[in-house]
Amino acid sequence: MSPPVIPLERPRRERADAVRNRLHLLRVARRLIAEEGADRLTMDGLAAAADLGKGTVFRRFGTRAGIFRALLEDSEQEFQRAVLEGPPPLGPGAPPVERLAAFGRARVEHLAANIEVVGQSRVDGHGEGPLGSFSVLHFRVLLEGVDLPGISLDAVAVLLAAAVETPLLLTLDRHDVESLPGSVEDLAAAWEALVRRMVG
Amino acid sequence: MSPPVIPLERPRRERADAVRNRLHLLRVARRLIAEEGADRLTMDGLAAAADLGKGTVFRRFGTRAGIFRALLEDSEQEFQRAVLEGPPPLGPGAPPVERLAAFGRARVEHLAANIEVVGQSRVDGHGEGPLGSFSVLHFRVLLEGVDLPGISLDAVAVLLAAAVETPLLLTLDRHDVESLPGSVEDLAAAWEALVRRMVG
DNA sequence: AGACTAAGCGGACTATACCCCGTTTAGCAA
DNA sequence: TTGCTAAACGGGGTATAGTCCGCTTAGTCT
Repeated sequence: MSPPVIPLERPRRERADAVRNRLHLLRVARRLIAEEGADRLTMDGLAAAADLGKGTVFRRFGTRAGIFRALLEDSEQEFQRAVLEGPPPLGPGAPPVERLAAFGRARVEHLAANIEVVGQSRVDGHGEGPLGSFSVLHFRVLLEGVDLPGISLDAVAVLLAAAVETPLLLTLDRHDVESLPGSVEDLAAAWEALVRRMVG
Repeated sequence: MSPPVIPLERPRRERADAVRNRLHLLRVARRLIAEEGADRLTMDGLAAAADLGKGTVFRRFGTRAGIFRALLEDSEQEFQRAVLEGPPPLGPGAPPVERLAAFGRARVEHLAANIEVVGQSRVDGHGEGPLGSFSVLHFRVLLEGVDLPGISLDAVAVLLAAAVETPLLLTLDRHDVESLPGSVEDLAAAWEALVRRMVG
């Protein structure tokens, strides 16, 4: 039998040493952040602390913000799973309005829990890359089930995503980290109220 | 008569050469941005093109983003004047809901008109410094005249400001500058509809 | 006008993100 | 085991934001 014409494109899984280094770097990064604060993390410093070359660090994460995105990945996936297949009202099953309301609170709390890393993860590009686009997508889908005649659902989805993803960072500039808890609760409540008025 | 106890603190106006240089730098910056794009503007490049030392550039603007903020200042003041003392519904005189609606459209259009510079003006700190805090303040004031029982007006103001200030930058990551006009109109319409449903 | 001083200025210096490319090595096949 | 190749690695190199500090000068006071 002849070999397959298309060689099956085996993605040739991540090399063992690469995996090891990636995990090691993330572990060291977490430690450095805990010790010094996220804004103090430098690429040179991370490489040195991990006993690896700077080139390796960049190969792994591409950019400084990439490190923070990688650090968020775990909790982000957990969050997305809760939204996509967790129990209602955050997960599927509840009516759209309820899911919108629940999503806002959950998202704000989730962002607040990682606020330092979240901030650094969006420093290079102005926007936020992958982060937040999940919110847009999710809103877009939920809005299908809501009656908003004559309005672009895409536009509404972006608007809502911006309202959920950025206020925490805006308030951080103004106040400090200590005052976050109050802000989180207020924001969550405001979001919920507005969504209900808006859609209800 | 004895001299005043407090020497009247004359702010000792900006020196003539400083004024000259500031205007010159802004003029050169505008030219460079037009020629090369805002993201290509470097401090060294600006200093060289203006035939001034780098130190001078930094003394004038403090940070790279400061240059872009200075470039926005004119149009920003004009915008704020239109809101604070222009004709209704953007200016005072109209009912709060109308002013909210008008503000959103005006703000989005204003941001779109300067989108490249706006983007660069918020690159250093994560938030946006002074930009946008005007929106928060304005919303805060307008909301006094709206019935939203049991919700923190501060939180709502921040939420709305985020919804107005950031979507354009989010969509910029996703699409390109060409598609802005459509986004602007959609966003403005979405904003208006949502505000009316929210408050009405 | 002449002197005094605060403000402005310039450019060398530092810190740090990100690039390049020659060298090493993991993973596979004969 | 041995050889082969693509991937990973290292660390010196570059670009650019931002700092420092000694020199110069505008504006003011007498």
